[in-house]
Amino acid sequence: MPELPDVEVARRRLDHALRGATITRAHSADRRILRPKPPRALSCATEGRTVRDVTRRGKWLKILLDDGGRFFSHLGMTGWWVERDANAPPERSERARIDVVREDGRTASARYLDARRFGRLIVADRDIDECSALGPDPLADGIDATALAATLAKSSRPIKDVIMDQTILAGVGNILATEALWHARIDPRSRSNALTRADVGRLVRGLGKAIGEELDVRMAAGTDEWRDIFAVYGHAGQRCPRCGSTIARVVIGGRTTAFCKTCQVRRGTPPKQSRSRSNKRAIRSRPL
DNA sequence: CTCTATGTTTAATT
DNA sequence: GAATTAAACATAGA
Repeated sequence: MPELPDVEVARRRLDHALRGATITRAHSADRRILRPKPPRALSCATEGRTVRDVTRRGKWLKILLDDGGRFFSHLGMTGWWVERDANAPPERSERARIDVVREDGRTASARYLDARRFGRLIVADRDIDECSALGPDPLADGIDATALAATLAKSSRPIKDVIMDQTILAGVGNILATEALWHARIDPRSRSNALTRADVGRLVRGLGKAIGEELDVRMAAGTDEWRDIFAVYGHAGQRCPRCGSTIARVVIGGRTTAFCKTCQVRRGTPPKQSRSRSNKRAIRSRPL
């Protein structure tokens, strides 16, 4: 459940479980998720160290250790952290665990769950490029509307595509982008460089609203259960909660996108449809 | 069986 | 060469 608000919830949970505590055991044998590959990479770099703090940038989590070492966690599509008793049995899809002992002697255990295994756990002795190359984080850094307007003016790609670019805004995923654009009354197919300065202002507020609402719900819920609190995401075919029109569905940048054609205005000229739908290409041959 | 999925990277096509 | 698209990754649920 990984977009900025979800990752922030995971950060708070990990910070609560690990900060100030000493790692007694860390383990992951998943060679797809763990980097570097050796199964002992995680334990060697972390056992015996104390956790300084847990920070977040976009969708990346960083656990900083007292010796300067660190490990990064990206939740991918289905990654999640839970806190359990040290002696609790493994959860379903548990891919890693970090056991700690606090100064008062109490123990705790953070478990990493990830059904699809698109997530990553990266052990390093310095910051990694994946995390350093990120753009400003809307929650941690805030969004400078003027700076964002200047950035958006440089691209003619669909606006939804651009705000999901992690080097432009860190942490905005398919849900946030979809919801924010609905709040801002902007058609997600609009060309980035065709937005007006007022559009950008509404977009910034829309992002803040989408992030804030999602974070509030997650924090208040006190549960990890999935809850549909969205205005349009996943609601294609249903009615727009603002104007009552039917929510449309398109694909932008390979991602399903829901929006209201009536109250979300389209900026810029639609791309000239390339005429070649004819070649259906039915390659079914199995390479033997 | 078919289709879809909160993300990112890489190969293929235009 | 830049821009756009599809595929790939691995798994669960409708």
